[in-house]
Amino acid sequence: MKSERKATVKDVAERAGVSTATVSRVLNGDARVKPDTVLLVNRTIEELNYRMNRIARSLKTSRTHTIGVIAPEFRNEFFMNIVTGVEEELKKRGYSVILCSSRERREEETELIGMLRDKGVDGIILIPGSSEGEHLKSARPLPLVLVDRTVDGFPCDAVVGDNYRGAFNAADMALNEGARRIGFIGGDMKLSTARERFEGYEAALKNHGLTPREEDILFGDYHEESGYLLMKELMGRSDPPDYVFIANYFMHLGAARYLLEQKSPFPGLHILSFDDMPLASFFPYSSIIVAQPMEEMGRRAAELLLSRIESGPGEREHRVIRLDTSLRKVL
Amino acid sequence: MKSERKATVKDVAERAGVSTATVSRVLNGDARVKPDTVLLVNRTIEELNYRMNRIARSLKTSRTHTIGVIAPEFRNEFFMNIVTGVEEELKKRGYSVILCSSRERREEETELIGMLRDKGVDGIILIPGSSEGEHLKSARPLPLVLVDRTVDGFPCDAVVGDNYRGAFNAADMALNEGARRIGFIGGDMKLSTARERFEGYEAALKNHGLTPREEDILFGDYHEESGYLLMKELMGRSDPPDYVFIANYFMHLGAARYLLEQKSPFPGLHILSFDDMPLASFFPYSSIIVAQPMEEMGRRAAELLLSRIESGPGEREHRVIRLDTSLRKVL
DNA sequence: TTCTGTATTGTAATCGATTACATTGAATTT
DNA sequence: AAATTCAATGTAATCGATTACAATACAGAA
Repeated sequence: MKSERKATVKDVAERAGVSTATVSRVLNGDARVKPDTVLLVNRTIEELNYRMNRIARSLKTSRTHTIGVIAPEFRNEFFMNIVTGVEEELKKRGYSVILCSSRERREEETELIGMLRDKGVDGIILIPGSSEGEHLKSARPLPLVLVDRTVDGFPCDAVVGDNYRGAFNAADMALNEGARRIGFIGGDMKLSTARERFEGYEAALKNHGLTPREEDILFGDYHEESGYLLMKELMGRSDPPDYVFIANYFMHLGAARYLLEQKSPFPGLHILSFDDMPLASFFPYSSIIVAQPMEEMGRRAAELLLSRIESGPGEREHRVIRLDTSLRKVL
Repeated sequence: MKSERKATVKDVAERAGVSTATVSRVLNGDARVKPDTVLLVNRTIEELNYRMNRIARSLKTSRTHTIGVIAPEFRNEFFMNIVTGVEEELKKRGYSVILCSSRERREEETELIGMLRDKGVDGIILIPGSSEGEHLKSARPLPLVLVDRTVDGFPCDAVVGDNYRGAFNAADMALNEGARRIGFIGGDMKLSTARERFEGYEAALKNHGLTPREEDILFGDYHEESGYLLMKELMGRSDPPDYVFIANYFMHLGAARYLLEQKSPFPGLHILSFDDMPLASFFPYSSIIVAQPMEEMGRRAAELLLSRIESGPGEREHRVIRLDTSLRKVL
């Protein structure tokens, strides 16, 4: 086996005795090629072990079949569940993923968008790290789809969970099963999801004729530590609520850590929380969990993006897909 | 602002009154260009808002500054910690990452390697999903670095944790603090890490004059469910060990789930386990945790790969970097 | 028989950079 | 002053595909 350089269309063309145009046509399944020729060319391709240089193709077609995906963090199961869905769907459709982490910083997002465009991605899927979107304009006119969160002042295709209804339903179920007071440990209210969840919770209470008590409501930032601290504050009081709604999974972990740390458990304490991850049902407290279809969010985002890419800039309306959540009762 | 098509070197050259060669030289920091000209060209680049077409460049240089990374699973914190390190280091050096999931399947790995090569990646970092490596030959002559696990019969650059010493040290510490019997819940012994951890455990016992008891040793497959089942089997017996060594984080989670499920706790039970993740220290049992430097493993893998890429096929020896682990005592 | 249409294939330009080699003019050497 | 060197730049080929347009052959139409 000689170590010849990689075969090109030209080599294939020569050996098969046809032109490069014909080889290219076969490669691209052009119907106008005589079936015999197709066979011949394909055989030659096999013989030479030819593999097309996709970079050359990209140069000519300005399509790379590569999508940029920006997530705030890779060490975050929630985001990675979404990314899993994205990759799965894209792979199925012949695309691959350049994955980048924004570290939740706006400047990084901007920079990454520039880098991705330079690399010629066909579109971008972004899980926003913050609530502002001004800087996302730099993606235009590349197709862009947001996932999980929307951003203010930047209308854009997006796939999100129905945070409002999810929160509403969870709180409603709790009240129906006899909750008397539901505390709330929320995320950063600058984020769309944090606001919507709070609003759902609030609405459910009102719906049951209750007014949320000011002092039962605490806001933090969606991170583990924040959940720990706020849970400590809430449960450290003399008269804590019987139910606590924790606005996301990581805060839930933090809160659970606080609870597990305590010498004596809190009897009759119930937890509500978002996102059904492996550990959400681990802790020895009865809980109601709002499950978002994370992978589906990813898949739908990929679908939406590809439909934009493959049908050109047809429809100009932005589409926001809001996926249903479901409840899971634990214990 | 007219919507002109994107500027090219040619446009810049014309406007600046120089040749494309000169523009290219400025772009690439070629020292032979007169400083005045550099200024002129750079100014023109700004004016035209020029951004180089990296695909064209790749075609000419056959370098994409893109690395393929293959992990068995995205929903796995351990792997994603490694990937975080990889991305961080690569980004710092001007590379980006095409991330793919092999779903732990060999055929997928093969297919992905082919796809990545077609896309022109400059090298591949792979977290092997299985212990066989025959199929990895298809990556040659692309630079390839394995992380976390090595594979049998395929010598290759790799970065791994020191599983043997990690396991040894943990068991040793346990024995020094008075462990009488240490059970072992291991992973699939076809994996290098599973074997090494078991050997370390075994050696520590022998070193203390103990012989591991056949019946205290169970093997599973590194997944949560497996940890649950084996823990159940082990602790369900009439005379369970006082310490249990659980071979990885996910089995640890499963085992912990079993323990938390029990009405009455097992007093005096101690856990040994691998990988220091957020939840490893959550559970109400005293534990010794072997912490692998996950992100550093990723960073080192990236470094090693880039050194191969950037220095050409100089050194022919494969290098296996074995990183130290550390112990963390909980409770 | 000549013309037109269709099916198939070929020729050559093109995508946007890089770079080997050629060229120019000025500085230095002799 | 002629020869040599060097710095700075330009010309044009090249990377490996795609594709507009041209060309060819052969069918059936007139």
